[in-house]
Amino acid sequence: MATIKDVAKLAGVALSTASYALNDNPRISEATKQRVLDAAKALNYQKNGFASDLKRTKTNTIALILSDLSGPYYSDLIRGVQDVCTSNGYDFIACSSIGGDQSTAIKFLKEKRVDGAIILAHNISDETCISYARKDFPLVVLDRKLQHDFIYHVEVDNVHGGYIAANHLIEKGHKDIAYISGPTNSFDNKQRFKGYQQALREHELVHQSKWNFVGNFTKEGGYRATKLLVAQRNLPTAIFFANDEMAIGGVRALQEQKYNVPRDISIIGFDDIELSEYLPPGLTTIKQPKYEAGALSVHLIFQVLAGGDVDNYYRLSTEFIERNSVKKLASKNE
Amino acid sequence: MATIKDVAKLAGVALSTASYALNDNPRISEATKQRVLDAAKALNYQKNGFASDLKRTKTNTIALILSDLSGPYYSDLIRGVQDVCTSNGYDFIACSSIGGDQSTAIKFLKEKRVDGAIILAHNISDETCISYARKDFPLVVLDRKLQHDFIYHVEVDNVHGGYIAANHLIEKGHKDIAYISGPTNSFDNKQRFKGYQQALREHELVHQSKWNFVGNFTKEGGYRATKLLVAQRNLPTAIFFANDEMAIGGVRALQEQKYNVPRDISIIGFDDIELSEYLPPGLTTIKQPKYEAGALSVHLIFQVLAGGDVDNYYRLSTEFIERNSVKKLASKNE
DNA sequence: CTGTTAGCGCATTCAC
DNA sequence: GTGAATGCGCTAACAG
Repeated sequence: MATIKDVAKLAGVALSTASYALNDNPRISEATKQRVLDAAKALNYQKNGFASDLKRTKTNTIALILSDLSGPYYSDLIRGVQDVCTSNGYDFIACSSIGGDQSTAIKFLKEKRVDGAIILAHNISDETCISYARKDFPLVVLDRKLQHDFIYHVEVDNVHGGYIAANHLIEKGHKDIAYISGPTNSFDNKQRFKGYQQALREHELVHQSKWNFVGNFTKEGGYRATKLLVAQRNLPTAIFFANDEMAIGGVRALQEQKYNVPRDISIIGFDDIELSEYLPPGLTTIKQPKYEAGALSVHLIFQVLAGGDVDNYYRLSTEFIERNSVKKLASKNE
Repeated sequence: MATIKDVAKLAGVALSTASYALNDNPRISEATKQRVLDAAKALNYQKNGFASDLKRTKTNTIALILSDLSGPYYSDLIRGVQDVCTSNGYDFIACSSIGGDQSTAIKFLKEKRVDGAIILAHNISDETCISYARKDFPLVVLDRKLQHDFIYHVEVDNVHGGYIAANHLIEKGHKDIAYISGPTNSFDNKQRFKGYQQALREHELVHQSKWNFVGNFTKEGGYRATKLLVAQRNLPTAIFFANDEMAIGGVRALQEQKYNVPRDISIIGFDDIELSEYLPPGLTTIKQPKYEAGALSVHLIFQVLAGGDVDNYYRLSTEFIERNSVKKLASKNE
């Protein structure tokens, strides 16, 4: 592997001249620059990124840390992050936090291999986040609330989203509404549940614990939870799945028992993943501004890096997406 | 940010002693090692990854380069790569190649910021791959065929997969089989189509071009292609979607026209993405060994890096997954 | 405009 | 065991 030294030698210039030429510094004449470039090409020279980063003590890249790189949910988030990074000339990498505090993701955090990071990974502890955030290393968290000067929060209004969802069901005449929840320790899940309860309370409905199952935010979990729900007979008229993935599993369970959605039972989801539109009969859901969340997060990092004074806390609003999975109940016996 | 120098000073030892202690070199006594470790903790010392990599001229990380980080298809592949990396003490990052040859992914390749890479990204040119592969920088490609000593190939047997799919349909009595294709320049798509044609030929069936639509491997594309197919009346009895994502869109299009799968029309997909099981009525499909492909890829990289002599070419076989989207045609008028 | 030089932070000889 | 010294490849100040 050729180094800049070789290039300089071949071009017959000083090492620094080669460096300047390669970095497009105006102090170098066109002629010599060209000579250096030619030499570089001839030697198939590629700069060593580490050496360069080491010297400049900045990496020009942002990391997005996800607990699982492959969830459908992340698609838009990634795009948002990526777009803003790219348009600011920054690079972007995604790291999985599988392995928790031992993972590659953490290595990147603690060894400062990136200039800033966005975290949406339940298996990374709060302490870890707190211990690595610094002035020149801002962190944006999407899934928790932390007290730290250089940790920034971007969250979507999950409480309100949960409220809208439950409220919609109620307005359609539903009174018996089950809640299939995400992991009980999930911040997002708690918020959605809070909104759900609030809507119920406002309509003087009570949440029955027999209609509360944990589905862990996965298809499989949603499937199992729904099966349990069905098994205990005495079905509710509607189910609120705390995310769309669980709703997908739920629809399958329902279908296996020959229940038709929405004829026999109404369902509503949360997230509006790409697939919800395609899930028969079209899943009514609450849309999260995922792209915006990603874009805003990077934006904040850049501002902090640029020395700007930025707020630590942002909340994005959700949007109601009506499709065909909720039926209006005819008789509202009030 | 504390450096190793600070740690040495606080511990009252030489810089090298601190380095040895931190790296667990046996020449250091337990006592001094402990002192160094304490100092490091006290200063919240974290080594600078770049400096370390620079010195050791290896990064201990493997990159997976994907054209889109978020497809459902990639989930298993990522797990495969990740598992093998982790169990070999390597780190792993995923890069998107959005931006093609200007992307972050390419930066990592050319600046040698990783020790090896796995590529599944149609928007990276063959030339790029060829120009960066070297003995100490092996590349594994999953989506093309290249002639280079240090480029390794892992492919799944798409031809056979296509053959199995079409054959299954034929055995169930279908003779009029549409093919919804991926991007026409896709290597995988071509292979699948070849298998499909082969099965048809063996049964003396002819592929009718009016039943061939391009769906570009996306849900949306599958939806549109299927709509076109339906619009031209005179429906085939079965559709072979060149991947599951398109089948998802297809089911939606069919459903909108009140066609029931499989009662009115049979469909079969390709890939066996996680969702296929959940897509009513359960999508019959061809499973790709994605996890295995990822695992094998990393494995190869490690072998090359270790100086082993490895073959350049591997082919993994596909598996037929029967669910409920194909109906047996009663009358086989032969 | 060009060349010399001093590190970036760390790992690693090689004497002691 | 320890510590001084060297250099990984590059950038950027500084002096010419």
